[in-house]
Amino acid sequence: MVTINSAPGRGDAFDPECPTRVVLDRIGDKWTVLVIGSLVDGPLRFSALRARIGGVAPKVLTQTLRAMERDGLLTRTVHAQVPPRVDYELTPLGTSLTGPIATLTEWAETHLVRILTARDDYDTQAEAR
Amino acid sequence: MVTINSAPGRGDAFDPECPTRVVLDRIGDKWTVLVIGSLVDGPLRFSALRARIGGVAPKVLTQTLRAMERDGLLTRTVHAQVPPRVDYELTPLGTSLTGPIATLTEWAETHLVRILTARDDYDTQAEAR
DNA sequence: CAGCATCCGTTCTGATACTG
DNA sequence: CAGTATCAGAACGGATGCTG
Repeated sequence: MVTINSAPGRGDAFDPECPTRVVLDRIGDKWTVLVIGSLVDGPLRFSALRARIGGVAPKVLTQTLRAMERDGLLTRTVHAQVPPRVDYELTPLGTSLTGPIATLTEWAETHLVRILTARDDYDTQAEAR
Repeated sequence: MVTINSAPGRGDAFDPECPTRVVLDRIGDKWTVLVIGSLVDGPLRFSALRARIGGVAPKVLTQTLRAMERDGLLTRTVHAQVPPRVDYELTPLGTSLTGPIATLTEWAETHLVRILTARDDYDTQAEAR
């Protein structure tokens, strides 16, 4: 049994098992969303992922992939070959995350201009002082 | 004019103006979602917010609030009184963010158990080695 | 009351170089 | 090919003390 949301309606950012925190910690990460986006069309191997995303240090990519694997978002398949070949593929769970992400992206695209404008106003305001 | 999503379907995590990144950077922050959650029922003053959230250093809370104000998510109203009194209130923009957050929270609550189970499996697996 | 200044330990990040 | 090892720099988080 797992206790969910001990403080209903509020959430507890300290609780490492707070559902929202768990998810936010993962997709708040720069690389995770890019990995998901890169894998929606099908499995990819390490170097392909690396090339597709661009600018990722191998270490960081590995970290990201391991974290996602641990959370059951993707599978890591090692083929016993020389040279080695490792495929990464989204699990159904990982794929299902694309939904909420899309919602967020939509909101983001719709409201970005407002945010950017607000920033601009704020900054010129501050500048004036 | 603002260019949106220069690399359609993929997103560019490096572009500081990528809509998804802007939003993710904000709500990926531990405190932002708590602030939003605390303000949905109406405006609150600094100390009330602080008490409601619990465990926030004033500096960090200020940072969060400033960032949110800058993005137009909330307003900061200073009342000319002694002692000073400052009210924080969600803007319509800020309120509209509760939608996507709710979507995410729902997903999170639905799938948390799976994630936690996956972690457990992964960890015991690693432990066995 | 609201918050700024300061400081410090920790974490994160990425670059670079090397290996099974 | 698919990582691991190492390391320096930056960013962050938080505690403390002080002020308009």
